[in-house]
Amino acid sequence: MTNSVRTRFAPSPTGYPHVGNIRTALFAWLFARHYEGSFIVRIEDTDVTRKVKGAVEAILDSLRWLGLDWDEGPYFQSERLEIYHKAAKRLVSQGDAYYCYCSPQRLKEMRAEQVKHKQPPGYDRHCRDLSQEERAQKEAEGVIPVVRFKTPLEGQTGFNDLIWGDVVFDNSTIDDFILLKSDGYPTYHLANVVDDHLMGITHVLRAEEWLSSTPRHLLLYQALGFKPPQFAHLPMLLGAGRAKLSKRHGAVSITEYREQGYLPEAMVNFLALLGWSRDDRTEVLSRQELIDNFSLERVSRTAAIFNRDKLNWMNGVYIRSLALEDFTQRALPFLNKGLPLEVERPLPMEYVRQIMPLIQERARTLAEVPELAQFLFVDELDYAPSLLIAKNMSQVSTVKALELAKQRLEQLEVFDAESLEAMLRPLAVELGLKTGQLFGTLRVAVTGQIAAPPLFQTMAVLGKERCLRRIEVALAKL
RNA sequence: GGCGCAUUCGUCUAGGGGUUUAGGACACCUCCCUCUCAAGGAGGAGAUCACCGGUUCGAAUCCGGUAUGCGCUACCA
Repeated sequence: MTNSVRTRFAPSPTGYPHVGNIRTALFAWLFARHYEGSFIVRIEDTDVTRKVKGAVEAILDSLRWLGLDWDEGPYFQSERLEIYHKAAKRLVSQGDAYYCYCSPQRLKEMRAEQVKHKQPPGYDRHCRDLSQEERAQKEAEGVIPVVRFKTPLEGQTGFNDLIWGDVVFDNSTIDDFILLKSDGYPTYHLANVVDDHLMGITHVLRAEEWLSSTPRHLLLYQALGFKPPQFAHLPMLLGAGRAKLSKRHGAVSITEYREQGYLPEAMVNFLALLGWSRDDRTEVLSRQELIDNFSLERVSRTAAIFNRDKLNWMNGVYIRSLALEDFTQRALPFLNKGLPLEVERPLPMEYVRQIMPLIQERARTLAEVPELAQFLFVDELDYAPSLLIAKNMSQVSTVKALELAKQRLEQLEVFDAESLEAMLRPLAVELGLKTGQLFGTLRVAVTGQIAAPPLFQTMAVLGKERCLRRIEVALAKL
């Protein structure tokens, strides 16, 4: 089917996958899936100097983690050099490109001069009209040339961006950009255009920063005789203060979010809402709902700031919506990693399953699970004795309450939440205490914390023995 | 410097000439629920829609200018 939509994600492996890039991938993927088209991954590894080891795997891993499955690829541009060479050569022989022998040194000086005279920096087209002889001489000198595009000096190049509408540029503002570098690698412009054509890409969804380069690409498509795809430039992603998203705004690499315990579902949902909206009220959308509803018409044109708070909230929503067993399985690696070393491994799964319902409602990220659950695993609780004494209580009344509670607890046969509640509520009355006072004291004794999951359930999962022992320890502290 | 683009509550956004006293969400505050926390429920505060001018009976919505921000202006992508 020749009309079917084909989009691509074409990252450059110069670092770990940035959330901004991944958001771009997400949109391209959603667009392809919405139209039941194909999503292609292409690695644009044409900058040898900036290539980072392991980046490709990290990028692919991230896509897999988020469930952004691809239908073709990954293709590697570094393996397609001949194709670009052929294209460049063809452009030269057609008269649409030329060899440039200018040294980096000369270019640098030229630019400095231009800036000094407040002129727009750009190549001065020194080699554009070199004669046969001049070229032969440079070749003889052993100068390895680059190939530059012979940009039309006049006229305009415009296009209709699916998101930004009509955009027009004067060709005179575009210089003779490089197509093929002297190391034999193509620049983005050449490789991208050639590959998008060869791979049958129908819609190019890419970051906004490419908007100004699009006329060059269009000019290239024209010179090459290729039909250009449709373009859709996505708004950028920024950090707090509208600054470029960077480390100081928290994680920028998607892999870090994974390590910090964010769910891929939440991440996808959250990222989708950065620059796109379904309507004026829907915040939580499943993967399928995202696919069903996605459209470029609803993509915004303004840069979005990555809002951690909202991500945290959304992640909590997704965590709470998980089936218990699912949550347990996902939390387990975090528990194993985050619980103190003294806690014996492997963790007792029967016990883990019992405590998970208490934790699931309270965790916003999986990384919070160990700290929320720690008191349920460790043998010794570390807390200030003063915490045991509740509001309007004294040491004496606290000791009395704890002792009586201990006594009654020892007699309790069935140690479940209902029985505990049935026993402890009247006990508060008996002691002349408010439930908050008694329960608060017990909570600290049993959990070492003033904030914890509901007391009766907590005590039930801890079990009679452990509770009694902890109360004894508390009494000893007083 | 040149070219391009953008500008609605702190943030993400809805809005596409009158139905808007500009709606929702996060965060924040209050109250309710309640053994604490979390979750949930009900409220509150928060945007003269960057500014100026124009078009129009009527503009956040259309047009122009200004300001600010961002992007591109590399043998980086």
